[in-house]
Amino acid sequence: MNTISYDIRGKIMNTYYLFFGNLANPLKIEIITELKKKPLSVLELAGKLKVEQSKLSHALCSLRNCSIVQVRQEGKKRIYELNKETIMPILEIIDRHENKFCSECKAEKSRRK
Amino acid sequence: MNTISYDIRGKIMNTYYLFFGNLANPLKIEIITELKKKPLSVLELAGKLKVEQSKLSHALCSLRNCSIVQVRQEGKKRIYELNKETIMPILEIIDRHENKFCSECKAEKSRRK
DNA sequence: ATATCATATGAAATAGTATTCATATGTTTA
DNA sequence: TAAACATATGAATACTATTTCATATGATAT
Repeated sequence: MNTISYDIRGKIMNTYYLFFGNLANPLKIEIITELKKKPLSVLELAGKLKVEQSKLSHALCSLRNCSIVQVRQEGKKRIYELNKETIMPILEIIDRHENKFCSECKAEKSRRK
Repeated sequence: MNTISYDIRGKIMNTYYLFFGNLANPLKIEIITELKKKPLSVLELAGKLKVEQSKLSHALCSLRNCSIVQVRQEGKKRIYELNKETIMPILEIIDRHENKFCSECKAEKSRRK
């Protein structure tokens, strides 16, 4: 069930790996942070994050493939919305983890800035 | 707070990114799966997963840096233990996510290039 | 139907991360 | 303290994922 397996082309199939792998990217974290506030179109996101449109499209595509975001058409825009049900509790767990287990790392961080 | 920042050497500092990035690796998923059952030494893990020792040491080192595992010395062995408090609920959320949102993706995945 | 706006896609270039291998460090036992 | 065992580390290489850029597709308004 949670073992590593491979598809016919040798690609890894494990859900956890695909899920974490999808989120292990700074731009995607920024997208999620933005979409936590409210749903946005691609160009609206591009404006807020100051990144190129096609870069966003690629990132949104993989987030969509994992159902981390969903999209709806609105005129000629495509509005991306965060699947909060999954993401929010995970981010909260990570916040608690950081506070509980990484307090020194955080001190380390602020001392360095 | 949850924005992307960089340390003095240009390394990204965001917690979520570091956390997900650390887990976005098949070997680390296998390590976690093994350590869910019980704590193990490096060589015990190497035996179970059939991977080389130094490969494991590298992987365990980064898991330790994120407090996803902790280690204790026992004779000449170092016993690695999973920090279940953080990981277990996250994996459960991902399981639910997969069941609820990715029933089609599973088919999709195998079709992917 | 065409022009325009909005987004997606493919492929090559690039950046980021893991693996490998040789070797170093640490711990116990004889 | 030397030998054996267990693990860690650094650096080069191999891999994989992202970025970029040119272009394609889809939607709407005229």
